[in-house]
Amino acid sequence: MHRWSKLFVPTLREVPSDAEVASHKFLLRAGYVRQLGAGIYSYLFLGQRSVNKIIAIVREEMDLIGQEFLLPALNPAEIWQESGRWTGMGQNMFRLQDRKGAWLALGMTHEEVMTDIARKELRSYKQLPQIWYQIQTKFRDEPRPKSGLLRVRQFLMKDSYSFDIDAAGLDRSFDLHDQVYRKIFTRCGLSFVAVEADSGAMGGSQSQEFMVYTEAGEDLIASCACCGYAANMEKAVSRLAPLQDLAPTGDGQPELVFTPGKGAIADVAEFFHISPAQDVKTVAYMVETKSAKGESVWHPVAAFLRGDHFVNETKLLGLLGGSDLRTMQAEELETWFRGPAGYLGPIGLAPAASLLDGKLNVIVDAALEGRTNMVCGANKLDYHFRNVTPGRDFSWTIAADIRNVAEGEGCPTCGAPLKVAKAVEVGHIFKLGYKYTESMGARVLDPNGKEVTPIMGSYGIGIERILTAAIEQGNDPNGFWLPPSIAPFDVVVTITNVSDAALLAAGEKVAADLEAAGFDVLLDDRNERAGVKFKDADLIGIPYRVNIGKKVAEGKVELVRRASAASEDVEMAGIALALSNAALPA
RNA sequence: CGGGGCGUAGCGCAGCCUGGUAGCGCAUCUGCUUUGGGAGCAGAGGGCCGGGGGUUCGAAUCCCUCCGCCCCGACCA
Repeated sequence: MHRWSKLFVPTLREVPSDAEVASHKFLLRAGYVRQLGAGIYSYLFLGQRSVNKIIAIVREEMDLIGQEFLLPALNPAEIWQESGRWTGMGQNMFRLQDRKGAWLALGMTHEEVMTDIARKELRSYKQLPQIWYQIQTKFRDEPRPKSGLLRVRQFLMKDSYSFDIDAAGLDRSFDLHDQVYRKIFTRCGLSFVAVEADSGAMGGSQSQEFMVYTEAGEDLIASCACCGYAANMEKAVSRLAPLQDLAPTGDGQPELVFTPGKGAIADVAEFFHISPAQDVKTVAYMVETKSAKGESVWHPVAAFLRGDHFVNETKLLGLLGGSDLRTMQAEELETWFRGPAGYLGPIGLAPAASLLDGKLNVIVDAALEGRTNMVCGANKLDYHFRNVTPGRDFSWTIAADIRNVAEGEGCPTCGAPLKVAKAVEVGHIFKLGYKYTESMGARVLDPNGKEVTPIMGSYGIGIERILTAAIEQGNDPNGFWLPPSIAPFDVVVTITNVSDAALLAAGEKVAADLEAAGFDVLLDDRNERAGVKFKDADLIGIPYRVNIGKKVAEGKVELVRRASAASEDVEMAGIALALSNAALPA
């Protein structure tokens, strides 16, 4: 039992001015955390208790499928150079030099360290599969730490890594993690959704994120309430409603039309009395790729899509294998289009025969295929073409899905309207493949005595994000409530007036009974007015409260649920049973 | 890295434009009263006004510069 009068729980009445999102405000106000620098936080008593409960759940579940390691945060540059990520990770990795001038990095993830162990120790297929995990601090020099505790520079992560003899084994390891993650997030009381995701800079194939819906999230998720389809916007696809193409005019061939000052999609649509969907949008990029030596090369890219659609730059980069992109400058537009922004179009371009062969990469969004009689820019100031039919009037290097899915479009599996909402990522599992084992030279002998490269998977959980996501899911203007499984205490016993000896004694008794029944109990024995204690109790996230008040004279106390504010009077002697009945099984 | 904002007591802020030696609310400490939704009265403590430089008789205030933090964007296993 912890007595509040002896604890350091610095609650704040006023909202710190730096805090924007709910979880940030309340973590500060409830005395869970304090900020040390941008994206750097200290966890105080309550915060640390909650984090410890989360870790305990994660550890308990992970131990069913893997083995916990403790790995160094300080990594010699060499292993990162071997994997190619010393340069590949760019500025996001904290780097430092030791007294001899040797370069080191603070680990932002541990593929390299795990693979180093694997290559030195694993010799035979008989040793596989292996699942190794760690729960440790990771460092990332984020371009912009933000949203309070949601994007920080130092954070706790559970990371696991699987080594298998073949792809079928990797499938099993991946599925094991999928199942365990669902149990972990469920036990932590989160309402989450598993989505298809882009595998990003980590490399690899199948990738799945575990997302919690919240307005504070940085990711957009497209989901279908009907069949359960859900995907990150970077990966989401949709079915489009059939469109009526325009009827051709004149001889049906592209016709140059004077469109003075109509450089924007909306203006063009209005000018021709068409919907933006009948227009071809042109977006011109310079896309960077990196050579093996880390040198960057920039490639011109012309992307065409429906006027009412938007480019998804992640999809575009993935298609080209690019590392970065920016839109073209005016001089570059002149070079590749011979036309100005606002009037760019696909007709007359010389598309590269294959991607990145030095010529203009012309990429057409899949939604343009099969369309006829569209409108597009003429690569000439104040002129557009009409009667433009993709394939007949212009060609391309490649057609692919490069657009953003929009709310209301059809689910790709069942056709029902998709919903698009913000979410925060709490976990990510994906199949790495051979990227690290190959580059770092991990080899084992297979049953035939042949040397083979093990295949890897990588699986992360953001420990503190579970806490922040839970707060985002359960808060009101007075504070928040955590699921009992991850709350710092199950229940706070509030003695409304400690100068009343009878109430004080009753509070001690109730707290002792609850503790004996296995609950984590916080006894609010502070010499404060009842109102102050109620406000604090509502603020700090504890799911249940027992009020020790006037009804003690009748042998009764009051049990209050934080989330609903519902309260009931219960016999003092039966409080432990009453709370057991109220609390959901952990 | 681009754009914007902020930095004055533990927290929230005013003062700055128009220079004259720092103030309000909450919190803290002491005493008395109070005790079911952030109490009342009386008293007290607490500030290199983010750092450095400059202008001036005089700088929180004007100028230069550096640092830090927040927001938008870029970015982001």
